[in-house]
Amino acid sequence: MTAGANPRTYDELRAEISARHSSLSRRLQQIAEYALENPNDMALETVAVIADRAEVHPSSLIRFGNAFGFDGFSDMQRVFRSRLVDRLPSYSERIKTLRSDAGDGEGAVNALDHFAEAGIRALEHLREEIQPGSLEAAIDILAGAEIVHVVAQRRAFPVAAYLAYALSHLDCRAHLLDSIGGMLGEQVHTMAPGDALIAVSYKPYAPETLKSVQAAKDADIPIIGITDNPLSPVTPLATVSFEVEEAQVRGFRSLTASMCLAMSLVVGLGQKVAAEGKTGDGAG
Amino acid sequence: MTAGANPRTYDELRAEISARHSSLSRRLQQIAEYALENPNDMALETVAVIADRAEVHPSSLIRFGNAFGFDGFSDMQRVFRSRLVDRLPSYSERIKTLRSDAGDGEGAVNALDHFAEAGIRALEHLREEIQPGSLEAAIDILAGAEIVHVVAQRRAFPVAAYLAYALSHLDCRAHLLDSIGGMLGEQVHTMAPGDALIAVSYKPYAPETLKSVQAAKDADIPIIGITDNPLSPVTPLATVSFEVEEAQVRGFRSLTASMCLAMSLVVGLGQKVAAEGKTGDGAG
DNA sequence: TGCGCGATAGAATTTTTGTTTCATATTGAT
DNA sequence: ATCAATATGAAACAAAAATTCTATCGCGCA
Repeated sequence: MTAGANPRTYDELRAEISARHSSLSRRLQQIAEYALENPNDMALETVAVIADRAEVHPSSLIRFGNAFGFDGFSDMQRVFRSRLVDRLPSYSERIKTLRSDAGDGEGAVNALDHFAEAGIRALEHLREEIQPGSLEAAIDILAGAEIVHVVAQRRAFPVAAYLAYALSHLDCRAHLLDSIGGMLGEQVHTMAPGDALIAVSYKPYAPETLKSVQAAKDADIPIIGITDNPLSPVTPLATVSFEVEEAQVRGFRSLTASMCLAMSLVVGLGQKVAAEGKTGDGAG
Repeated sequence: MTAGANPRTYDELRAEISARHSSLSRRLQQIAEYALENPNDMALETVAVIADRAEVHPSSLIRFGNAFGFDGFSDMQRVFRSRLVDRLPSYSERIKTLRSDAGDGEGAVNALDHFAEAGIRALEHLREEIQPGSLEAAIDILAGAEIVHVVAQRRAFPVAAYLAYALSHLDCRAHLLDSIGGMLGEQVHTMAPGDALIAVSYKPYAPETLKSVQAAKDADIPIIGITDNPLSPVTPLATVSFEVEEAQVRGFRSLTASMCLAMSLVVGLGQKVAAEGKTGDGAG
C-alpha cells in the first residue's frame, strides 16, 4: 500500500532498518532489533516462530514488512534469504554468464581471457566447496601409505603425472600407473596392502581407471578420488573423494581446479611430514 | 516410515545420495542429480517449485525424502537449509585466516587457500602480460604444421601431456615426445620439415628438452616455447615464446598459468580451424 | 475529563503448502 | 505373452501458513 515494488538487497535493507529504527513504534523497534540480530531466523523461520522468539505478535511482523515497503512478510523474507544464497554464488550460473558474452572478436586472446576468467572462478569455487576434513583425511592416507599409486587416463592424465612427480619429491614413493605398453592391469597388481591409490577421472569415466579403482577397493587399499561430479562412479568407491567443478570454454574443460587441488594435497602432505619429523614421530 | 529418526548433516546426506544414486529409480535419480546441483533450491524453494524446475512430480520429491529415511520433504529440507546456515561462518573465517597471515594452523586447508589465491593472481597476471600477437603467431604456426610435436620433462611434463591430448582432439596431429624407453633422441628424429614443436621447460631447464629444441632449430622447424623466464635458454631458440610467471607456495611452483595458456592455444587453434573451414580456406 | 488517533492483539479468512490416496503406466519375471 | 510388483502421476486432502479485519488499548490533546 504505502510503497511500490521494493526489490532490495540485504545490505540496503539492513541499512534502512538501522536508519529508521529510532522513528519506529516500540513493537517495530523490537522487531528491528531481532531482525538485525537474527537474520538467519528471518530468512528461514515462519512468521509464527519468529513472532514467538521475538516476543511480538505475528501481525506485527507483517506490519514491519509493510513499513519498509514490502507487500507482506514473505516479500521481505526474500531479501533475507538472498543473503544466504548470495554469499554462496551459484557457480554454474556465473560460468553460464561467462560463456554467453563470448563475442568471438579476437579468437585467441578471447580464449585466453575466458580461460583466465573461468580459471579464477573455478579456483574461487574450489576454495569454497572443498571440505577441510576431506583434505586432512586424504593427507592422512597419503602419509600412512607405503607406496602411493596414481592412476588417470586421457584428459585427467596430466593431473596424475603432476601428482606422481611432485609426490616423489617428498618422502613419498609414488608410482604412476601410466598404462604404458598396455600393461595397466599388470601395474595394478603391484598395489599391495599398506599402499594407497589416487584416482583422477572425469566424464566420460575411463573404464580402465574405474577398473583400477575397483581393484584397489577389492584389495582394501585406501582410495583418494578426484572427479568431476558427486555422482561419478569413482565417488562411492573412494575412501575420500573430491568433486571438482571445472570451468569450461568452448567445450574444452579446464584442469585448473584439479591441478590446484593436487598441489594442495602435495604441499599439505609435505607440511605434515615436516611437522612430524620435527616432533620425532617417524610414522611411515 | 522405513528408517528411524534421521537428523543428518548436509555432507552426510550428499554422500549418501552419491552412494545410492545408481540404485535409485529413474525419477529419483533425476531428483538426486537436481538436488546435488541445486542445493540452494532444495533449501529454499517449495515442493511445487522444485518439482517444476527438476521436471518431476511433486509427490516424487516426498518419495525421495522418504527413500533417504526422512519423514517427508520438509524433514529433508532442514538438512539442505543447515548447509546455508552452517557454511557461512566457516567461509568468512577462512578468508580472515588467509588474509591475516600464513599461520600454519590448518596445514592442508591453508595450502589450498594459498594455492587458490596464488593461482588467481597468476591468472590475472597472465591475462595482462601475454601479448596478443604472440598468441596469434603461435596459433598460425600450429595451424600450418603437419605434425605438432610436444616436448617437456619433469615438472613441465603435465602441460605437454595436456597439449598432446587436446591437440589430437582437433584436426591436429600431435606427437608427445615422452622420452619413453629413453628414446627421446629417436623421437626427436621423427620431426620433419613442415612440422612444429612446442617445448615447455622451467628452471632447472632439462637438458633433454633443450636438446630437442636445438634439434628442431637446426632442422628449421618452428618452435613455440613455454617457459618461466625471458632469460630461459628456450627463449632465444624459439620462434614464438611465452614467459609464464607461475605462483609459488612453500617452494612448490604451480602450473596453473601454464595450463591456462596451453588451453588457450588449443582453443584458439580450434577457432581458427573452424573459421577457415567455413570460409573454404584450406591452408595446410 | 472526554475525544480522537494510532498502535496492538486476537480472531477469522484465505491462500499456500506438504502429504496421502488411488488409478495408471511401466518394468521385470515366469 | 501374462502377471505381479513397482514406480509414477493426478487429484483430493489436511495442515499450516500468511494476511486481513476488527475490537481494544494506550496515549496525547483539547
